[in-house]
Amino acid sequence: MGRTPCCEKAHTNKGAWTKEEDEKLISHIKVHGEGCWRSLPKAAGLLRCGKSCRLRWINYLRPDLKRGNFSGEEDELIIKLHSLLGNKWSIIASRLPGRTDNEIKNYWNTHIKRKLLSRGLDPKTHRPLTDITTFRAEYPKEANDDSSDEGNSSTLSTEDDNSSLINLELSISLPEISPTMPMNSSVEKTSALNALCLCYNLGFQRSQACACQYHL
DNA sequence: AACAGATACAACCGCCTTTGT
DNA sequence: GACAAAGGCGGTTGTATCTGT
Repeated sequence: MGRTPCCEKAHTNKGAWTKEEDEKLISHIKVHGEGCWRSLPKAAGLLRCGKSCRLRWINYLRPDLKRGNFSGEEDELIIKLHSLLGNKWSIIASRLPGRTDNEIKNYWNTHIKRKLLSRGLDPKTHRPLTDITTFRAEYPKEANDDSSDEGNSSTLSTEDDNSSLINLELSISLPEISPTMPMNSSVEKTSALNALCLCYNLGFQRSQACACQYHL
């Protein structure tokens, strides 16, 4: 026995949503609220999977969505948050009102990745792309786009590139502070918390992004 | 005008987490 | 505590549109 599927696949529509389906979903949620996604399609008269309805509502139909181009500030905020959080799109989205995780994820993959590469930064680590071997392996397309030395691969030869010999792996360890360690002042306490918890740094409340014990 | 390749983004899939019993 | 159901998330895919030749 496995888990039951979220819907009867044989009797559900897939693919792009029609205007009629959108209208049914919107009017149903306006009257009944979001409630139970599993039972919503039937109640709303939709031949869709509950998950599909949820996604359509959250990513496209919600009235508080901003839509339109991302501003420069939003760009920079996404980059900053991604450098701290990685691919935690939902947490990043929670810091950008009117934007969805899916929207940010798509925007990242289509725009920001390229923007960082053009700045010579690795979109995964946000560190300078000094190791051309890694760069070529991870981003073959972008690496080949460099037409300035087309047909002259010797200039970028990795044979004599000593950087590959350097271990760039970084390890992170907690500072020598224990939550039970006595703190003499509130300043000491705050700086210790800053060092210990990234979520605290970002201004999240306990349980919003993490459940560590360090939040005041 | 026609075609191919690139790009953007909506939607799906599968897995993990949370919640209720 | 164990289990199932539902929700939520991130990765990936499909397809419409744009751009260059």
